Amino acid sequence: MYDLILKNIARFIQLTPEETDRFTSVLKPRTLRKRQYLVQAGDVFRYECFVNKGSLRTYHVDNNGQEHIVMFAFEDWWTGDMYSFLSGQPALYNVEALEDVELLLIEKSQLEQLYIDIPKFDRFFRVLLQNAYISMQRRISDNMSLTAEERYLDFINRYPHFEQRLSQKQIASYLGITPESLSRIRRQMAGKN
Amino acid sequence: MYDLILKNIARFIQLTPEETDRFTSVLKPRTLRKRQYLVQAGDVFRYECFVNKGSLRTYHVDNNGQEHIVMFAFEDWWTGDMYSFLSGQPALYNVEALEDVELLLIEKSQLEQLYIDIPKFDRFFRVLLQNAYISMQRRISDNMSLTAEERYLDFINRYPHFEQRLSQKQIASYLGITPESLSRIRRQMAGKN
DNA sequence: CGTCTATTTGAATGTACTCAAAAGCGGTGG
DNA sequence: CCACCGCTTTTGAGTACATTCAAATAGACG
Repeated sequence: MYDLILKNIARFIQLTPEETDRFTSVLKPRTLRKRQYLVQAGDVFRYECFVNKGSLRTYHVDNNGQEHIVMFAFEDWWTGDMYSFLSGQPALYNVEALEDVELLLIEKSQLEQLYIDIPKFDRFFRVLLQNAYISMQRRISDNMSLTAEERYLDFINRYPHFEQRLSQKQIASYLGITPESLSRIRRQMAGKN
Repeated sequence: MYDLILKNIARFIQLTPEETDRFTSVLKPRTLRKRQYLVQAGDVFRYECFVNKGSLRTYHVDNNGQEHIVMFAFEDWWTGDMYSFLSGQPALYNVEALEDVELLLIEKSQLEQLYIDIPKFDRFFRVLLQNAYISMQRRISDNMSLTAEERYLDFINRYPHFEQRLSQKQIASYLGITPESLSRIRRQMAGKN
């Protein structure tokens, strides 16, 4: 049950056996069925979540009722609502299971105590966030620099295995276009081959 | 010279006088004149940079030669090229002074030693990055959810003091639109009052 | 099987873009 | 100090890419 998360952490820090026990003791397993919500915008959500199995989407609903996917989370990724976690304010985003999901949750006050007891976890999350920062910066510049078709090509090249597990509607929403537009882009691309 | 950066750090961690000395000893002051580059895409850049005075823009040049501003940095903000800093690979972005600038730089190997000697700095940058994460997520969803006019309104409401220091061309580039479009949006808005 | 959702396709629309040119503004050097 | 040069901003005309709305088809799930 803890294999994947311990490997995830071992990428950046080494834990002693005692520290490993201490860490796993704060993890709360949780499962969600497809289409269940981990977070609904407006709720306070005080957990950081590691995805052990399955996939989720984090999305925002705009003033016109349109949904926009801000991020996906698959096995071996972390998710949640950072704003609500940090501020204690209502969450900005919805996080919904796209498949049946197994999660490991860390509650805020327990994570804060963990940071105090084992400062290596400050380091771990620092490094994790540095990598997230790079990805998000890239997402921002890609959204400004690339056409819809280029963004789609980039997506399927970078995440070929995930693409298969997502509907076109979800991918379109992540790319910032309508499902109709993505369908047309795919038709065009098929014609080119 | 170190007042602003020490206050910046004191937002999240407390340093002893010795730790403060240790920290300031790794800071390298650097000044740039308006239009000088801190980083050029393609260079390796191994510094994290605190802006003591002035402003900079981080931008990306796309395949058509168009520039897109990924972030601004003003007094009391941090900047650099996280990708190059972390990976040692050539920088993805250009960072250019928009005004005369005073910076405090921390070299990578010195920061790594600082993390080891004073783990509180792991914590400091973790918290800093959490806040950056929230901002960037918001930027991504705003870019997908809002019209150009709404993004402009949001920008001038959130950064009214910075707006005055930026040309419309820079703001347009940050908002992901052309200067012509921003000019038209402003004309429209003026008509509404 | 039947229902609900996703995908495709078409037609009309719209928002922002490109290209072009004029006007405005700021900085620099004579 | 003024004149000039270059860059920014404005404005117009035409265009392109993606959208909306609508409807048909395909596919998934109970």
